[in-house]
Amino acid sequence: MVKSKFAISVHILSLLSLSESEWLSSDIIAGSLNTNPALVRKELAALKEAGLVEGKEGKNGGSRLTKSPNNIYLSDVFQIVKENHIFGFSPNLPNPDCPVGRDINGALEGLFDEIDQAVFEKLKHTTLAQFSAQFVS
Amino acid sequence: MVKSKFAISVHILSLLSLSESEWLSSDIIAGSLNTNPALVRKELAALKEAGLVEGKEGKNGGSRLTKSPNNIYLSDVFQIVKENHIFGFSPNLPNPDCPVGRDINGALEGLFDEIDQAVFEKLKHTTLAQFSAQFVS
DNA sequence: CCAAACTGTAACAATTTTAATAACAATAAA
DNA sequence: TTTATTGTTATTAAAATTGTTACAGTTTGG
Repeated sequence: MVKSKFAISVHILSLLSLSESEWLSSDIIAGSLNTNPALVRKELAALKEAGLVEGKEGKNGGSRLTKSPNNIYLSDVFQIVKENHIFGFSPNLPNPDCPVGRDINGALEGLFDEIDQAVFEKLKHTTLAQFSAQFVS
Repeated sequence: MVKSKFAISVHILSLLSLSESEWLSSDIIAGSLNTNPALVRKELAALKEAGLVEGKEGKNGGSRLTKSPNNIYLSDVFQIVKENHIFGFSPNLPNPDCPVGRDINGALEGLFDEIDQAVFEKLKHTTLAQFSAQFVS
């Protein structure tokens, strides 16, 4: 996973969650994240592909949630931004003539699956609504 | 955390675990990892600082475990290689004039602590001895 | 005592990954 | 029919990671 994608996606979703059915432009979102609108649109593309967000083109267009933040779990976000295991393998192929080198990646694969699963379960306990409630004073 | 450090450290520790009180040179270890001895020594430095491994300089020197692999947990390794949260923050400082931007990093900090903790607990269930037992045929 | 085999460490180069920027066709609203 | 906006691609810039080289210091064995 690209480490900061989770943070960026949760930030975007929190804004959408609090804007209640209004179309938010990538420009406004980028202003809150202090980054570039094109980058925001790239992140939004993943959220749209996963069906959490819908977009509207043209003037006064933007993005909004497709469902209640009560029905969106942070584990959903994790699943969307997760491309690989949380932990990474060594960049080089280990030596196949060594008993450890031969099997280490297989052994790690199993362990990494369990770690990913533990994180998933943890995030399953929090909804987007619960998370974004922290931002209303 | 630098993603692959965990994998590399576990690989090194598995080799040390199986070599039973023999001094293993960084050259041998690098051969199994298929990487550079200096890089291995850098990883070893962290494991030594943490007290899991001891080094012997000079001819016929090398590294070995300071205690039984039955008393080393994968969570120990995690703690050593973990420099930051598993998940990262957005690279830019969010906009402090936005309710979400103002508090998002604080909110994520709490969440990220919980995630790290969940991974730690998971890894606490496995010893180095259990893990490296997979490599003896 | 000397040569050889190591560690430990620092500095630097190369590579890879990530983020930022720019550009533009397509679309919809006013 | 002008303006604001998405969606998308390409490109550049920046940052992070990994690899390499070098060498002083240490220990062993002849």
